[in-house]
Parts: sequence; structure tokens; C-alpha cells
Amino acid sequence: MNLKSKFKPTDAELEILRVLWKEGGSTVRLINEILNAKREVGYTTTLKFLQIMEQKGMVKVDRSSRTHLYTALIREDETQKHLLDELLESAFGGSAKKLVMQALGNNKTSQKELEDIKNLIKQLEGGKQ
Amino acid sequence: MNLKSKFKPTDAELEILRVLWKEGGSTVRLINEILNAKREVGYTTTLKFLQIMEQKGMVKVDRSSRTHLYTALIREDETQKHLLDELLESAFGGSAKKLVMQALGNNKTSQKELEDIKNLIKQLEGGKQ
DNA sequence: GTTTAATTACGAAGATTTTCGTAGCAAAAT
DNA sequence: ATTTTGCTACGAAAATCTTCGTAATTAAAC
Repeated sequence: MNLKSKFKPTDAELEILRVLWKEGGSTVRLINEILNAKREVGYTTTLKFLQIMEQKGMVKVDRSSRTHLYTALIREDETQKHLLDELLESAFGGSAKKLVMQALGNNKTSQKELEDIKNLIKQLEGGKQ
Repeated sequence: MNLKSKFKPTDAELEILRVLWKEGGSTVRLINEILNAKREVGYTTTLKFLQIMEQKGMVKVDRSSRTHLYTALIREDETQKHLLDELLESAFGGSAKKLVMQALGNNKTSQKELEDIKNLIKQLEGGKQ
């Protein structure tokens, strides 16, 4: 499977990855139950996705027990970065400023979080001088 | 066509929307030529997309002349917001902070742009107290 | 006025993504 | 041991997205 797609999960794949990132190694049953809290998904649908994701190198499987254990092979922050970069290019023409302002704009980002962001910016500015 | 999809352009649709947002009302030929600067796309492919986008309510067509004129019906900032919100939920679990820090993190956002963002934050903090 | 060129309409093939049904095993329960 | 339950494998249908070929029509050029 090609490298590109490894970091470009589809919507359904991303849903599953989020479970794996949160829960760590999980069985199909657990993953499927968590997904079903949000929306109805058949068990074999979830299983099929996991098998596809293994092909793509997104997850690895431990088959030592009959009940297989799936674990994410791509990192959450790395995947976020890829998806964000893509959106940055495709929708914001590469302007991180526009994107950030849009993200903060209507949003209820907390005082403390804004503080954290300010600190990051200070750091970035420091590095530039 | 349902409302949801109106603000959720596919990749190919977004490419076209970006042209329309930049150029304003445009002919199929112009749009196709601009697209072809980036990658090869057949003329009828572009035309077909525009026709689909009309169905979805993303663009409107002026058919008064034989050479039709297409114009975007959805706004750039609104569309950006929708796509961003979606990514925020699907990949960042709703944390705008994480998203923003990721966006600024590796990026070469300019001094002035960082300044602008700081000002926005100041404004946001002001409103909260 | 005929030929040539440009434009739109439309169907459909190909590709990708999402979804599940069924079969075949393995384990657990009786 | 036989039945029942639970799990994986696999193929394939359904849905969506991308791409183009062909036909029909209109305008322009000659």
C-alpha cells in the first residue's frame, strides 16, 4: 500500500483510529461498541475496516489469541498534522493565519488555552529574532 | 440536494470553488485552463463538476449567453469554517487549542501574522472578562 | 450556405469508500 | 459429543466521487 494513504485516513478510518489512540490495543468488539455509542455500525463493517487499515499499514494486529488485538501504527499528532496541512493547502491556500483565526474566531476556546497559545507564539517569535 | 453537502465540497469541487472565489464569475474554459496549470483535467470533466455543483446549490449559472458563466453561491469563509469545524471534531476531538498549536507549530508563519493572531487573542480575552 | 470549431448535455465507466451477508472455524456451554 | 455462540475471512453490493467519450447544438469562419 502506498505511503501517502497511510497518513490520510478516510472518515471511517479516522473514527477507528481515534478509538485506538484513546484506548490503546483493542479488540474488534470493543472498538465496535464504542463506535456504536455514536452511530450504528455493523460488527463486520468495523472488522473489515480494521483489515483494510492493516493492509495500509495504519494498524498492526496481534493474532496470538483467537480474539485479535489491534493497535495504531500511526501517531495521533502526525496524522493530525497531515490532515491539517492538507486542509491548509486545499481550503486556505496555505495561510496558517487565516486558518488559526477562523479556528479561534467563533470558538469557545478557554482563557487558559488562549494563554497557552500566546506562549507558543512568544516562543516562536523568540526563535525568529 | 441536501443542505449538508452544500458546504462540504469534495476535493475536486473545492479546487473549482477556489478558482471561482478568486476570479469571480467564470466560463468553463477559463476555470479548466486555470486548473490545468496545476494538473491535467479534461474540459468535460470540469464542466461535469460545475453541473453537479449547480445541482448541489454551490454555484449558479448564467445561461443568457451560449457560453455559460458560473459563480460561487457559497462563501469562502463560510466553507472554510465548515471544513475546519469538521476536521476539528473528527481529528482533534474538538480542541481548537491543539489544532491551532499544530497549525502554528511547524509552520513558517510570519512575524506580522503572529502579531495579528496575538491581537485577535487579546480581543477574545477582552470580551471574556 | 457549408465546413469547422466551440460549447453543453448526458450517460456511463473507473476508482474509492462504506457497508454488510455468508461461510467457515474455534471455543464455550450444555 | 452436540449445540450454541463468537470470531475472522472474504466477496460483493451500495454509495459516492472522479473522469471522460460521444452526441447534439450553436456560433464562427470561410
